[in-house]
Amino acid sequence: MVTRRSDEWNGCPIRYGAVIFGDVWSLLILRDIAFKGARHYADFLKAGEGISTNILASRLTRLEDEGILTKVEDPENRARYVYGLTDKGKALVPVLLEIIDWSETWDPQTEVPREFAIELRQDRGALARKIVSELP
Amino acid sequence: MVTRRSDEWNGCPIRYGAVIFGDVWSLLILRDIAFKGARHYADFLKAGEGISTNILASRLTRLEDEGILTKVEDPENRARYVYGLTDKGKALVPVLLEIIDWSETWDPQTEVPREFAIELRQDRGALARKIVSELP
DNA sequence: GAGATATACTTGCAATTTGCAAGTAGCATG
DNA sequence: CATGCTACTTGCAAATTGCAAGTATATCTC
Repeated sequence: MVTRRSDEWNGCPIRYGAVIFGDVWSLLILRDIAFKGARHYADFLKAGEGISTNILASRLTRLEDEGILTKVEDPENRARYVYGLTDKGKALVPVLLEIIDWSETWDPQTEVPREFAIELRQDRGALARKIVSELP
Repeated sequence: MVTRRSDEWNGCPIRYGAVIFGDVWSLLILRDIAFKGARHYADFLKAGEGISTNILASRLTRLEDEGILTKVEDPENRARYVYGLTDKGKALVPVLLEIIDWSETWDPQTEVPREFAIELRQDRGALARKIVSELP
């Protein structure tokens, strides 16, 4: 496994990102929280991709440790926690949008809403800011 | 939150991208070929990250199968092959640039050259086109 | 206030994937 | 034609994942 402890590539920005969120489940968690309103543990579990609960727990912990996610007790129900994006996590929205743009172009099966794709290509900075501004 | 169709395997653009290049080694291979001039098998092996040869072979095959990489016999030396990016692969440069931008902002250890970061933030579309235009 | 339910995990274990080392097959070089 | 280069493949132990079941605390229901 690649870790950031390797002396030689401590400074590489692709590696830094890849180690933190460069795996399928982390990317889907970020998608769910950024675009699909996921806030609680069960939201991620039931997002439709079939993530196992132990894997979800490990990814949430890693993302929290890396400063991407926050986790606070839900004031409405102390049996659960509310997950949210930190500023560092919100700053990943442009990365996700770029992936969406690429997939929309190259995946014949893509289901990106037409209006979304148009808005994305017209001004992706504005769309990113709008999405972030609508997050809690 | 999760629509009827978007929770299937195929239509989600984040999932599409995540499954194809959403792992540490694939991202580093793309970095090496897009930014570091890697062209041959040995270039990737010796890129400094310590990828195992079996893992490298499996990733190269997957990226080729997904239409990201091309692999052709080297006319200069028929014992080896030349790897290159397809148009679909070249279209990932903006994704990589977005990851670089994010890491440059949030990783205190980052080693992105100052001039590169400035150029990136001034006009990332232009930088992406320039990088792609310099690829073989 | 007792029992059922909700919520966010943890644990155990089999199956898959990874990482390391060694081996192989075709081409090139002297 | 012997040696090395190049791109792999193979074997195996270790790590990670996926699945199922269990746990702990909080909340709801009667």
